[in-house]
Order: sequence, then structure tokens, then C-alpha cells
Amino acid sequence: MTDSIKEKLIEALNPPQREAVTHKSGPLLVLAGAGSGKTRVLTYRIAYLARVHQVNPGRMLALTFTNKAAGEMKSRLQGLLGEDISRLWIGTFHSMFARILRREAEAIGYTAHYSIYDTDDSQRLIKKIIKELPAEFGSLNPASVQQAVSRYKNDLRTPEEVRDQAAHFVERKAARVYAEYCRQLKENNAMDFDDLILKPMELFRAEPEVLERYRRRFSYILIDEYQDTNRAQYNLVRSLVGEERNICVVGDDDQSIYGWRGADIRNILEFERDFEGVTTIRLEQNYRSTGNILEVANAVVRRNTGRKPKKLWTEKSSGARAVVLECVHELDEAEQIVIHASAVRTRERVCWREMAVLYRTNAQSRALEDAFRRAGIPYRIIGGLRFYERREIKDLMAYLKVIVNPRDSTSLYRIINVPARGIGPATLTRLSSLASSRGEPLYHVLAEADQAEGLTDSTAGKVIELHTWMEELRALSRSESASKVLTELIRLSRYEESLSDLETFEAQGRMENIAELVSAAQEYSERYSPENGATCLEAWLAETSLVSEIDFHDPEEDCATLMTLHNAKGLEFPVVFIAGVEENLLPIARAFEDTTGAKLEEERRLFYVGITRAMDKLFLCWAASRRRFADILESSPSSFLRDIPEELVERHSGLTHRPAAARRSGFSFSRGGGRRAPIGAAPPILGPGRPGSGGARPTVVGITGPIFEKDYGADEPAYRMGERVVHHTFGSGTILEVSPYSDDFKLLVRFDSGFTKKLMARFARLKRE
DNA sequence: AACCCCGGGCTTTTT
DNA sequence: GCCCGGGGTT
Repeated sequence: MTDSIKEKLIEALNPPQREAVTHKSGPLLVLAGAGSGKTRVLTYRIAYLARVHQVNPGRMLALTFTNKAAGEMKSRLQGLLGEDISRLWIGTFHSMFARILRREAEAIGYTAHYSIYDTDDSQRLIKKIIKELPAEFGSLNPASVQQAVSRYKNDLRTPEEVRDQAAHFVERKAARVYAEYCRQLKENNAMDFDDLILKPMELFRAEPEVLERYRRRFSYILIDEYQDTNRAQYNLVRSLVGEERNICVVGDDDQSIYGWRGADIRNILEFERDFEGVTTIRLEQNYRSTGNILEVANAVVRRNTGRKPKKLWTEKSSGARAVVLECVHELDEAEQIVIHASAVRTRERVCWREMAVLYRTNAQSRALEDAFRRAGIPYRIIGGLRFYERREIKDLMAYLKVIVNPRDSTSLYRIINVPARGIGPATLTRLSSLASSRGEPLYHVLAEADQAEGLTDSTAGKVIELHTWMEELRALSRSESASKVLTELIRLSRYEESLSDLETFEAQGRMENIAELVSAAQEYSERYSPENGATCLEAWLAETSLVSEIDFHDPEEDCATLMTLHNAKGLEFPVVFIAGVEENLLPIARAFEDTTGAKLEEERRLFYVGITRAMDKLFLCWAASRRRFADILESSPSSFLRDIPEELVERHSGLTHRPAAARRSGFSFSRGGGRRAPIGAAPPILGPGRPGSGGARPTVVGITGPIFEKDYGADEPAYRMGERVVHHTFGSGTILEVSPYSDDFKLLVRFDSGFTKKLMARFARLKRE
């Protein structure tokens, strides 16, 4: 019986993979190159331990970086282990330790209802602290202090250490803010992302028997993307490794791209020193990319020093050359990407979902997004302003945080006057001085607002009213689902009414987001099962605080994916475009400030990560100029491109044909012409290339026409530019702009009263004049 | 207390 | 070019 399972698990593996999967005990380091079957090794190893070595699944802890990676491991293990997977501890560092902290919070002076602050929440708190401190602290920038504090925490430095070691008075000031920040976090019964790693360490130090309990519990620890762990994470895990030293880490030093977040590449380079007698296994066979793509990747990363030497190889054929697209400016670049994406799709029968456009900074997404929308290509942007970071979502979540954790004054500050209910700064100051004089959290004194110094009866009444319905919601949350609490909250807070009064395009978008949040709550409430006595709302909040956009990435939907290079790690696509391969963008300008060259090497690894996402076709794009803020900057190709041997690429240059002045004359040089060639008539970009540069791009100008002159045909808008309309509150006006938006139209209307408003056609209920 | 206008800073990447 | 906060006005 066991033998057949054993056979089944190892038959699909190559020799080093098999060795990693069957390794029984003692420290194991798997250096897994891009696309070498890393996830397969991890999941098979877990299954093998459970089925062949009979390790109880409840005693294995598998840590990943993203929820997506954890989800993928779980779903693959589902097939191998069935029911047993529910007992495995698989999740991100942050979610696993958040879970442990919920159970043990009391031991370190928190309650199980603690709030989790994201970067934005932390920044708000820091900003408030800076305001409360003497005026000379006003020079501090909250965002940079937040970053510095995060860094201090990841490096395991206390506020006192930072203060005593401060080399500069700015740092001494930051240390002061850091100390106060820690104090107020605790007062708010709140933890930031870094605390989710640091507090368990504190817990284990304070309560050795708790540590012992978890150490005994996790007899096998596995870590994915080990190259991205920081010092704190490493120390935390090391404290959990038991006598048997059954720790298995899988990573690739060439894909370490989170140094700025405190990831310490030394963790992987020095693993062998830290765990004596470690077994090291290298996975160098790549199953993802064609030979050419792999050679491009190797050529780039080879330039880095301080890496473990390795060379990926493949049995696949060499495939097409990588295409270098030389563009005039970022709009041209976006157009070229659209053109080539359309051409590849027609020619190679690739669907949209098999294509990705990767870039260094989120700001680059706008031009790309516009081009995709104009061309009518379905696309999806991952990152940028993430769903849970939108204002209306954060507002509602802040209410919920206060309901779960009334000590969370930072969240209360956020929503006490949102929507406006007449509780302004003056009232807030009086309430908070009442709170501090009593040594109670702000929320507690809301009920007694009538006793606060200098508040009018009517203002105090408003405060008490707020407190009353918040208490109703609190009571509700103990027995009802998260979605019930949320819908009641929306009703009682009159949040939607405050938006719907506006009738603008923006307010409409916010209302759609709220509807989406409600359905997310409903979806969660349906699958919620009580755990550790946490209410549905608490559990939902805990989960949503730690999810990221990429976790919602639905591979079924036929959309092209646009995202940053960082977000692309761990994914693969048949066709990949990397946009903005320019000096000072990739590598980013700031990388040159670092004289050690370490930042530059990280940028190179980032480029390497991007290249190795591609399975069959790779496009590297750069533009000779790029709009940044208000002005246009000249740019030149990335020095990384020079590292790629000429015979591996094929160049498409539009530079000789495209005067830079084209930008000034409006949007595009291809607009005026009306030659309508089918998209499929693109130039033979996939055929044998012309080595060297310089060849003019044949007829590309001609084919841009139909893509950008999209006629709206069947969904012809009911409104036209220049048309005169009447709105029931704003009066008469003229339509300035009509643009499609999901299944509706966005209108820009200048009213005779002088206002210019953005409206959604469906809701504006305009009449013709 | 709410609204409006202006100026400054921002864009590196994220659990 | 956009968002936020500050300062002024209503």
C-alpha cells in the first residue's frame, strides 16, 4: 500500500527533486532556480512525509510569502492528501503567526481582538504622534518615519537602541517617534505587519513553556521563497526548530527582490553555516521557458557577484528570439505592446489570459491601461491602489475594527466624522482630553460626551448617538454574520446616502466598491466556521487585513494581466512583455545612490525574475522619452539590455520613423489615417529576425488605425459630445466627453452654472434640452 | 463645521 | 498630473 503511494509520488520527479522529496530528517536547503518545480517539490515533500514517513499533518508548518502561494500549495495537496490538509499549518508568515497570537495575546498584554494595522494605518498614527510632539518634530515626514520604524523592527532594534546609536539628530527624533508609536500601538490593542513577527518572539521569550509547546508541535518546518525572509523572520523560525532540526527551506538567491523590505540575502547564503550538516540540493532544470529565454535570463543574472553559482538549463527547444521593442515614448510603447499582443494572439492562438505586461513602477500602468482599453482588449491590473486600500473600504473597515476592538482609537479617529456628522476637530480635542484624564480609550468616553468640557448639548448628543448605534452593532456582531453587521453599519452610518447625494462618476465607483465589499463579506460569512471562539466578524477582519490583490487573481478569466515585476514573482505566462526597460527605471534611478552596488544587483534580479516568467515569447520594451509628473524626460535603454548577446534578440525600432514631435501634435501619428487593415495583418514579428538593430518597422504605422479608431457600433452611446442636456439638480449643460466604462458610459458635462461634473450615464438621468 | 482654493510633494517595489 | 493638507471663507 505504502509502496504504491511512494511510487506514485516519486515517479514524476527528476533525481534532485526526488532527493529533496524523500529526504527524511535534518536541515535541508533546496536551491531552486526559476521554473524548476519548486512548488511541486514542496507539496510532494509534505505528502511524502505524511504518507510514507507517517508524520502527522498537524505537526508540519509550511510558511509562504503570499496567500496565493499558500492557496496553490493547499489545492495541490488536496489531491494528494484529501481531508488531512485541514490539519496542516500552511499559510503566510504573517497569517500563521497572527493566528498564534490570537490564541496567546493575553500573555503579552493584548487581547485576542487586537487590530492589525496596514502601512496606511501605521502612517496615520505616526502622523498623529508627530503632531502631538513639540514643533521641531514637524520636520519629520510621516512616510519616511514609518519606513524607518519598519526597518528598525525588522532589524530587531528597540527604540532605546536606535536613540543611543543615533548618528544624526533626525534619527534621534525618529527614535522618539518610534518609542511613542510602540506605546500607542499597544494602547490601541493593535499590531502592525512587523509586530506579527516581532510579538511572537516577545511571547516566546517571555513564556518559554509556550515556545516549548509550539516547538514540540511543529516537528517539521518548511519555508518557501526563503530568500525573501528578513532577520526577524529567520530568528523566529530558528527558535521554533526543534532538536531534530527538521527544517527545509526552498529558495533562489537570484530571485531575492525584497531587500528593501529587510529581506536578508545572507539568510540563504549563510544557511549552510547556521545549520551544520545541512543537505544542499540544487534544482537547475527549468521546465518553463524556451532555451532562448533561459539564455537571456542567464546572461543578465550572470553579471551579479555574490551569488551561488548555478546555470539553468532546459530540454525545450530554443524557440523564438526575444523581441526588443524600441519605442518613441510611453504612449507609443503601450501601443506597440497592444499591437504585438494582438498579433501574437491571432498568429499563435494564444488567449489574453496567457499574456502579461510587467513593469517596475505602478505609475507605468496608466498608459498601458489606456491603450488596452482603447483597443478593446480585456485586461486586469494587479496592485496599484488595491481594493482594501480604497478610502471607502478603509472607512468601513475602520468602523468594523472599532466594533471588534473598542480600544482602537486610530480607527475611531478615522471615522468619527465620516460621513460628516458635526463632530469636528474642536469636539475631538475635548473628547480626547476627557479620555486621557480618565485614562480610558476614546471610545469609552463617547457615551459620556455630555460630561466633556465645553461641548454644546447638541454636539454631545451627536456623539452619544454615534456611540449608541455602534454599541448596537457590537451586540449584533456577537450573534450575527459579518455581512449582516456590515449591511447594518452601512444603513446606520448613512455612508451610502452621503455618496449617493453626489451623483458623480467618482461616487458611483465608490458605491460599486462598497457593494463589492458587501458581497465579499457575504461570501466569507457563508464559508465561516467558528474557530477558537472568534466571531464571524473578527475572523473576517483578521483575514482581510492580510490579503493582497494577487490573491484574487482568477486564472480562468480571459484577461491580459498588468502588474509590477514584484507582483509577478511565482507566476508564469506564455507571453510576457516587460515595459520600460530603461536606465533609471529598470534599474530604478535610486539604485545608483547605493555605492556598494547591492541595490543595482537587486534591480538586475528583478529583471531576471521578469524574464523568467516567460514560457514562449518575451518582449523587452523601452521608450526614448517618458512623461514623468508634468514634464517629459529623455530616456535611454537599460544597461541590462547590453548584457544580452545580440544573437538572442531581434529588434523592432520605431525610432527612425517616429519624430519625437509626434507627441506634441496630440496623441498618435496613426490616428488621422483611415487605412483599415485587419489586426492579423501585423508584420511578421515571430519569424526569423534581423540581427542587429536599425531595421525600420514595416507598416506598423498602418495597422494602428483600426485599433485606435474603435467604433462603438452596437453599444453606440445614447449621448454625444457637444450635445445639450438637462440634469434635475445641476440644470442645463453641454457634454464635453463620452467614454465607455464597464457596461456604461462616463460623461463629462459642463453645466451652464459653471460646474463641470463627471457622471455615469445610467445614473445621471439626463434629458435632452 | 463645511467648503473651496492653492501649494507642495510625489513614484520604487509590499506582507 | 493628482492627491492631500493647510488656510482662508461662508
